[in-house]
Amino acid sequence: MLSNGGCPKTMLSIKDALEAVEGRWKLLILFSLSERTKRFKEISRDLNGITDKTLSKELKNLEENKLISREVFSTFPPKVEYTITEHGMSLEKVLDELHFWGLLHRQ
Amino acid sequence: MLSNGGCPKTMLSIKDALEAVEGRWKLLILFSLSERTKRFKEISRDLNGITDKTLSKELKNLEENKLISREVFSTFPPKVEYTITEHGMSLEKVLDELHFWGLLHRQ
DNA sequence: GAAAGTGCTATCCAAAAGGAAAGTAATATC
DNA sequence: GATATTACTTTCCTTTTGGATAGCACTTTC
Repeated sequence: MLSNGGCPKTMLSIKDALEAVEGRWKLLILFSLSERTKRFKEISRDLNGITDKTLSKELKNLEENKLISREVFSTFPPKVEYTITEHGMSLEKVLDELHFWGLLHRQ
Repeated sequence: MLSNGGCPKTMLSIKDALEAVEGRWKLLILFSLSERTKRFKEISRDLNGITDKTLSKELKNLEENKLISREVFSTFPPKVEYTITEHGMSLEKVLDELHFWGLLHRQ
């Protein structure tokens, strides 16, 4: 049984969480960054299929929500590193559960 | 540390899971149904803000993915009951984690 | 001196999502 | 006989999403 099934307050919490994480890329980006700090192109390669434009937008959004941080190095070619924050890491269990469920669901 | 951070296979599992659950309504519908079997209008009231059209489409999609089941009673006014399946219930932990994280995230 | 590499941004366009509002069918209620 | 109820579907229209492509800035490599 789900805890608090249908409870309006719990519903709001879930709604909040979903907003910070919605779309098919954000959680995957966080998952990629959970391995280690990465650069733009590395993430792009990990995700396989995302366009530069979309990745750029998603990263901005994640940064605004403090789920990742961004560090710019003034070199050429440009170098920008993205790191998952503690707050981002706190989504660990959501990702884990999603992973397990994804394995199950395929069958 | 997230389990298997960045691992491509895990990434695919998560991608699969996300597809079955994407959009801002599906998880909330499942959460509502986790309380008990409900009729169309009951779910609609629980979700607060969803239109009939969207709810109808989401329910169809959830049924196709075997996350809920649908029972029609040939009465008037029409009565249709939706029940979460075991497979749907297996998302319990995802919802729970999302709930806890949602509470945390608001601050 | 052409090409490759990096992290974007901008433009254009197609597809999808989603809201608002009305319609339907049969019964029961006032 | 008008009205309400239920679970949709349909139409119309706006917003959002996202793909494809090109460009830029500067250095290094061939």
